[in-house]
Amino acid sequence: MTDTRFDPSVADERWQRAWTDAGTFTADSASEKPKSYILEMFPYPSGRIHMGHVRNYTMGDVLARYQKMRGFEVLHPMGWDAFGMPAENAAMEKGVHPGGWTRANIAQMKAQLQRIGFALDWTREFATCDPEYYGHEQALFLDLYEAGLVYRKESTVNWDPVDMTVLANEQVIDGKGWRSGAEVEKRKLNQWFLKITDFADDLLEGLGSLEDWPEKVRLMQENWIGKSQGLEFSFDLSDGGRLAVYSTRPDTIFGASFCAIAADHPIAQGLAGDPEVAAFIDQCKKGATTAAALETAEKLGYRTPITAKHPFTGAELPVFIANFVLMEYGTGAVMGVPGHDQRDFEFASKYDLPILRVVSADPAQADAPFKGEAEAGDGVIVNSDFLNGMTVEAAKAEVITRAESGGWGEGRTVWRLRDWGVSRQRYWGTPIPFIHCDACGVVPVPKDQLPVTLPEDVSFDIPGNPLERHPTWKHVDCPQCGKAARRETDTLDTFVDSSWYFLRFASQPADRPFDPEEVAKWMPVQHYIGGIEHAILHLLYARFWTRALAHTGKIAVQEPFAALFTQGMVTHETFSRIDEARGVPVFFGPEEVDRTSDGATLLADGAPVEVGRVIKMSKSKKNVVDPDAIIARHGADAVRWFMLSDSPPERDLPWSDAGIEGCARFVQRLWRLFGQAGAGGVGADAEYDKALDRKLHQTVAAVAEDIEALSFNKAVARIYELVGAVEKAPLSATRSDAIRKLAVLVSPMMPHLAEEARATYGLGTGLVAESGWPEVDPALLVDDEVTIAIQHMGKLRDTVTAPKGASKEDLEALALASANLQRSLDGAAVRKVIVVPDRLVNIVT
RNA sequence: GCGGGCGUGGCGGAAUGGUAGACGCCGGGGACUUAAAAUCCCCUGAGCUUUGCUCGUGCGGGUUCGAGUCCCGCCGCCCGUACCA
Repeated sequence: MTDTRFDPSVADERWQRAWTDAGTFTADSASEKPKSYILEMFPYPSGRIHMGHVRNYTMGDVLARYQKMRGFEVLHPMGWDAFGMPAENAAMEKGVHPGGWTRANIAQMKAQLQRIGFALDWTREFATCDPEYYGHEQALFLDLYEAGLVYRKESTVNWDPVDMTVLANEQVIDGKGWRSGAEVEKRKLNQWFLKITDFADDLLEGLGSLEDWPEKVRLMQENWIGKSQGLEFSFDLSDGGRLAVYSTRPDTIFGASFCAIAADHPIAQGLAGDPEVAAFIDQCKKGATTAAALETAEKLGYRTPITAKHPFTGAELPVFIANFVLMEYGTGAVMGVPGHDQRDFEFASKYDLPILRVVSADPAQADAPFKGEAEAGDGVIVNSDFLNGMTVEAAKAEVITRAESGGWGEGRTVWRLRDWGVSRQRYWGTPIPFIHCDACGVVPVPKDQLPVTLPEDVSFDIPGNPLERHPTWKHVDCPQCGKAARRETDTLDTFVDSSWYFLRFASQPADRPFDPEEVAKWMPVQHYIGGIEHAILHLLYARFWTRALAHTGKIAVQEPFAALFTQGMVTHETFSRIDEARGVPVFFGPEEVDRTSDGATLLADGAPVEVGRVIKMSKSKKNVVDPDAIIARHGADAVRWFMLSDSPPERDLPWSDAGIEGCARFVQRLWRLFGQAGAGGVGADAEYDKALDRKLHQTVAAVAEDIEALSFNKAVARIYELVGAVEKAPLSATRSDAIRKLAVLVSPMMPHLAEEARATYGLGTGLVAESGWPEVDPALLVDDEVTIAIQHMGKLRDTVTAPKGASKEDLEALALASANLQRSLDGAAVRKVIVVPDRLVNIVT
C-alpha cells in the first residue's frame, strides 16, 4: 500500500519521451502485421489547440493505441492544413507575413499536441504550405488537366465595389462587405473548375459501399449530388425565338402560368437596351451569392413583352426576368407552376398570375382552392387533358414521351451537383500552375519547373490579391513560344489541399506525390474522424479526388475512408451581462467568474452575472477553456478521460470544471488501486474469486467492443464499474491479476498513468503501449443466472431470479407464483402469456 | 428557403420493440479528523392513501401483449447550404 499521489507534471513528459525514444508510434510499412490507418481531420493552424481538437484527437488516439495492442501495424499521422484566409487576415491586422504567422502557430500547436501524449507518427508530419507538398499538388492538378478534368469558365463571385476585391461568403455580413460596409455585388470572373460532375454517378453509387459511414452523412451527400429525372424542352417565343427550360415536374406542365429567366440569360441581355430592363438586371446583381441568401431574398420579377407558347394548350405565357433563377443551373430558365412549387406560388401571388391545380390528392376535388401555399405532394393529375387520372410518375413519363416524339424536348437526368470552382483570388494558397500567353493561350507550367512557389516579398496594406500586383512574380516567358506571358495569379481552394493529404501521409517520395505501392499498403483509411461540418464538402471533394486519381491510373483505391465518424463539439456555458448603455450583452470568461451550483458572480465586483446557454466554445462569447491550462493543472490523462466520458462522441460535450476535477480524482483513485496490485498474494494458494474474474473478463470484452464502436462513453462507464468491483473485492490473487489487467485496459485512454503505474509498482515488463490487449476467456462471459421481469399488461409487477436458459414453462410458472402479480391479476382470467427467454414474462388478461 | 440531425432526472447520459434513469457530475446525510483537504459509506425522477400504487423520455395522435425506441403531424435547438476551415 502506498499513499503517494500520481504526479502528471513529471510522469507525462517522462513517458512521452520514452515513446519517442523507442519509436513506439512510428509506422513501419514493411511490417508483416495487418495494417490499420487511423486518421483525424488535420487541423488548420489557427494559433492554439482548442478543446475541439483535443476531443477529436483523443478519440483517434484511443483507437490507434487499441489497434496497436490488438496486433496491428498502425499509421496515425498528423500534419497541418496550413493555407487559408485567417493567415491573410493576420497579415492585414498585425502586419506579419502569412507564412511566418502560420509557422509560428504550427510550432506552438505541435508542442501542445505533444503535451497531451498522442500516439502520433511525427516522422510523417507536413504542412500543406510546404512548397514540396503544394508542388506535388500542382503536378496532380496538371495530371487532371491532361485527363480533361480541369477547365475554365465564367462564374459569379461576391464583389466589394469599394475595396475592389473579391469577398468570401464569410466576409459578406448582411449583404455588405465586412471591411468597407459597401453593398456587395455579383460579378463574373473567368475561373478554374474541376469536373466533379463527371463523377456524379460514381460518387452517388459509391455511397452504397460505405457501410461504416453514418447514414445521415450518406443521405446528405446523396441529396447534395441530387440526381433527378426530368424534361428539357423549348417554348416557341412571340419574338420568333425559342426558350429552353428544364423541369423535374413535367407532369405539371398544364399548370404552367409563366416562364422565368435569369438576369444574365441571353434573352434578358438582349432586352437590356431598354433602360428599365437594364435597371432591373442591375438590381438582380445586388446581394451575396450564397444559396441561403438567394433563397430567402425577396422574389423579384420583371415582365418582358415576350410571351411563350404552351406546347399543349397554345396559351401565351408571360416571360419574366427573375432574381431567383440562376444561369448556372439547368438552362437558366424555368416554367412556373405556382400550384405545385412554393417559390412559383409566392411569385405568382405577388405578380397576380393564375394559380392552377393540376395535381389533387382526391380526384373528386379537382377544383379545390389552395390553402395559401403550393401543394408539392403526391396525387392524381387533374385539369390536364390527356394526363387526367394518371399518377405523377406516369404523367412524367407520358409528357417526356410526347415531347420526344414531337421533337420539342427530351428526358434528361440532371444533377444538383455543380462543378467545383477552385479559383481563389488570394495569396496564401497553392498557385495554379498555368501561364497565360497572348499567342498560345493558357499553357500548363512544365512539370520540371514545379513547384511554382509563392513570392515572399508581399504586402497586405491594400485589399486584393498581392500576387496580382507583385512587381515581378507574374511576369514570365511562355513555356511554348518563349514570348512574354503572365502567370495565373489565382490560387487553389484549400479544399484541394485536404483532398489528397491522406495519400501523402501514407507515402512520401521526394520525386512524386506518392508511391502507389506504399499507398496500397495503407489505404483506405480504416477510421476517419472529424466534425460533422465536413459532412458534405470536404468529404465529397476527397472522395472525388481519390476517384479522379484512380480514374487516371495513379491509385487503385476508389473510396478513401472505409469508416467515418463525425464527432460533436465541445461546448461551455456563457456568462454575460446586458450593457445598459448599448443594450448588448457583454461576455465574461470562466476565469473571471465564480460559479456555484445556483448561479455565478463576477469576481471583480461580486455581483451576479447571467449564466447563459451551453454553446460551442468561441472567442467572441468568451466561453473558451484553454487545454494547456487544464493540462498544467490536472495532467494529460485527466483531460483525455474527460473528453471520453459521459457524452456520446457524436454529440456535443459540455465542458465543466466539476467534470474535469472528477476525472482528476479518478486518476488518483486508480493510482491508489494500482498500488494494491501486490496485496493478497499472486499464487495459486490465494483464493480464486470467480465473480470478480467474471466481471474482469466481461469488462475487457465489453470495453473492446465499445472502443471498436467508438462508444467511448460506454467503455468509460464499464471501467468505472470494474474499478468499483475491484476496490470492494476481498484481497485475492484474482484481485491482483485484475489490477494488472486494469492498467492495460485503461492505457488507451490514460497512457501516462498506465506506464507510470507499471513501472512504479512492477505490474509488468516493457511499455504498456507495446503490450497486447488482455485475453478474454469466453466461458467467463456468460452469467449463470438472469433477472426475469414479470409484467401484467406490460406493466412491471415483480422481478425474479432464474437460471439462464430456463424453459418458457418454468418461467411462466415462476411468474404465476409471484404474489405481486397475483394481486395485480385480482382473479382475472389469463388470456395470453408472452415469454421472452432470459428477459420477461408478460401476462395478458 | 432547402437538406440533414438532435430532444430522457438538477446536469452529461444508459437502455437488440421487453425491468426507463446503468455510469459519472451536482446536491443532501454520515464516518474519519482538533480542524480542513483527501478518502470512505448511505440517499438522491415526481407524486401518493408507501408490503405497494400512479405519473413520467419536447408536444399531439397511431401501431403493439408491450413504445424512449416504429409510423403520422407539430414545436424547439444545432449543422450544412458550394469562396470559413
